[in-house]
Amino acid sequence: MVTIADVARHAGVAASTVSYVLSGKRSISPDTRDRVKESVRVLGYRPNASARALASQRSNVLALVIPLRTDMHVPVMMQFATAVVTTARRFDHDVLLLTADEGREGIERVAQTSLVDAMVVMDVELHDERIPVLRELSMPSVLIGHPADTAGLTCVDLDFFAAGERCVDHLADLGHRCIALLGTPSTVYERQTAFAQWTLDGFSSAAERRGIVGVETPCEHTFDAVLSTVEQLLRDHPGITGLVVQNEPIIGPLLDVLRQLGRRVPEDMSLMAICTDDFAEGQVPQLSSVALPADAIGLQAVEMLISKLEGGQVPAMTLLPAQLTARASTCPPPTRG
Amino acid sequence: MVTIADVARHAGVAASTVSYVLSGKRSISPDTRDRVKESVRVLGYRPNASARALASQRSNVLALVIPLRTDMHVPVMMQFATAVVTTARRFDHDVLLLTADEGREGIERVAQTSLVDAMVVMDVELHDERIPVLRELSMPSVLIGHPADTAGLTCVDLDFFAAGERCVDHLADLGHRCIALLGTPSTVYERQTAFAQWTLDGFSSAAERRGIVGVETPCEHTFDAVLSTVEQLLRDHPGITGLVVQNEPIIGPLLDVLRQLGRRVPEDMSLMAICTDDFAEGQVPQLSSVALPADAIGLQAVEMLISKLEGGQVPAMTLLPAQLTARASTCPPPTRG
DNA sequence: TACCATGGTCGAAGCGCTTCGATCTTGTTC
DNA sequence: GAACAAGATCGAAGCGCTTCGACCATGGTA
Repeated sequence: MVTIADVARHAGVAASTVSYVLSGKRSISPDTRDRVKESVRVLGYRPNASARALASQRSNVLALVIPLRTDMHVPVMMQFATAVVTTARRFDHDVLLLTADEGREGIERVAQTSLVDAMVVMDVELHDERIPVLRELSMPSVLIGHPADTAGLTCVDLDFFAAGERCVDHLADLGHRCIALLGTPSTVYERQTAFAQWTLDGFSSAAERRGIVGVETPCEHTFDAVLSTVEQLLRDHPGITGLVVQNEPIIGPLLDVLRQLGRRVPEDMSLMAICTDDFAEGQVPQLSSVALPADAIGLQAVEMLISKLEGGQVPAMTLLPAQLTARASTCPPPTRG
Repeated sequence: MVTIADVARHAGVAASTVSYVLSGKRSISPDTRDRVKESVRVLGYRPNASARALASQRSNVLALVIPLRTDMHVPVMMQFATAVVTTARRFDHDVLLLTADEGREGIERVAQTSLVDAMVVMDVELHDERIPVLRELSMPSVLIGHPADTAGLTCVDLDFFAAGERCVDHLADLGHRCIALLGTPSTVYERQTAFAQWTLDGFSSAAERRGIVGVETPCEHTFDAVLSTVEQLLRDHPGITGLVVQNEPIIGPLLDVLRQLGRRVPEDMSLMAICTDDFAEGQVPQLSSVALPADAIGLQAVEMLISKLEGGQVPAMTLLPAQLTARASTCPPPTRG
């Protein structure tokens, strides 16, 4: 292993000079700078991460606390994770993976041992047990999602409330008078997962504002569950002509169910989704949707974290706007026969 | 921040004694041990990770190199990742997330800066450019998957060759004489992704051994692609009565396609999958499958890595057996009318 | 009784880097 | 031409831990 002392010797300068060349924190004559850089290249020098972290009090590692629950949609999680890692690398940081089931203890551990400099926390609940920990930690953190009380926190999220509203508005604009929100599994609501709640609230609020009937029901991910949920829904509210879905995993089964029930999309039943554009465009028919910009959210979260690390001020709450794209899964409701 | 010196002072001992109490590397009198532990508890001491790593030459961090390609099945990747993280924690290690698109450079970086002690590499290709790097690195690594030449490496994988064979055998045992392997997207083959190749080889080999017709075709993930692939297949080989699928994402579309073509599963068409048991059981009908034991593979990989770190000898190649479970998607072929 | 293991503890020397203050050149300014 | 500012470089002091060798009591042995 080649150390900074080796480089210094090779270039005929002091170790501190090498350090300053590498960090740029003091001015160095072009002459010396070139000589040092050449030595670094020739020797293949790489600064030791631990030594650097110990001396500078910065590990250049971010923690990513990621949920590994089966009721969350994995590909979307993965998109968040990818965006976080990619952006972190742009700022010369690495990412330590922390599973949510380590909970408070995991967060405290990596923070108190100075393993990481800051953390991104995903899958936040309205009243999340980890939030008091984050508040006390005196280590910068950014939440993806937003809890009920955001005081003292930094949150980045899609504006799910507006997303819920947009879906209703689009259907109402098309002339639908009775629509339903096919929600997440009930366990997700019971945990008071933030995004699910906000969507629900936006949906209800917009339905009331538009004076139309908006029915809400949780829904599990399996084909059978979707089938029975939809059947129940149509039995209770035969006039439903539009559905809103806020999580990707049930969309596949839902399309199958509607086909099986003989309801064409969109002629007999309009369908709005809140999902990634990729996903919406991959379905048959292509889905009218409010985009879930996972990349943008992950990127934003890391940029804010870096900014906080550098002492910058960032807004407590950043809501990305809900953007609706009308595709092939929505149209005016069938005229009553 | 409370340091080991603070603890030492509080307990009235030398810092080295505290260290030995914590590591157990030298015997300490019960009396002192208790006093030190009490001080640790009272002061809430946590050893600084960087300092520890610098002094001991061990960061207690593993790198996980994970593919983030869109043609790989994400939930399965995630299961591997979860298993790796969970197992790593059992051995008191953390996991650094490295995306495969950082490639050789990423691996070299984390290795040469001593950011990590060892690494798990996923999504290995038959002739992977990262393998020479791993060989030279003098840092322990374990591959999930296996390349063509495993010399000097440690690999853990499902025995995909046997998995391909088992699928054929099961269908042949039921009386099928003409079957097809609906493969991965062609990009996966072009990359020579190992698992896809091995499955293919096992499939062909068993078909020949059993004296039945075994057709192979790549297949993209979209509904349209599956539809046209299956139509083409049935046009070229009308006698096909059994399908084998080796990647989860096309199973949903495939079931839809078969329904749309009026082929019942399993009465008109038997279907074998290589996928996780969870997934197989969640489909309608439940799928006969060879299990893809993601948890077991991830666990095995980390255990071997830890063993290597401790100087242990581990087998170069660990193939987990292919276990077939017959469920509702296979039955004898329809009798020719 | 003198001697030597043995267990228990300490002090000091690093691990490889960053950073602070000091020193030594230069070039400017009056 | 003396005084001074600014630029370039160095040396040393840490960062918080592990680990090595040394030391000091013991108690058992001859």
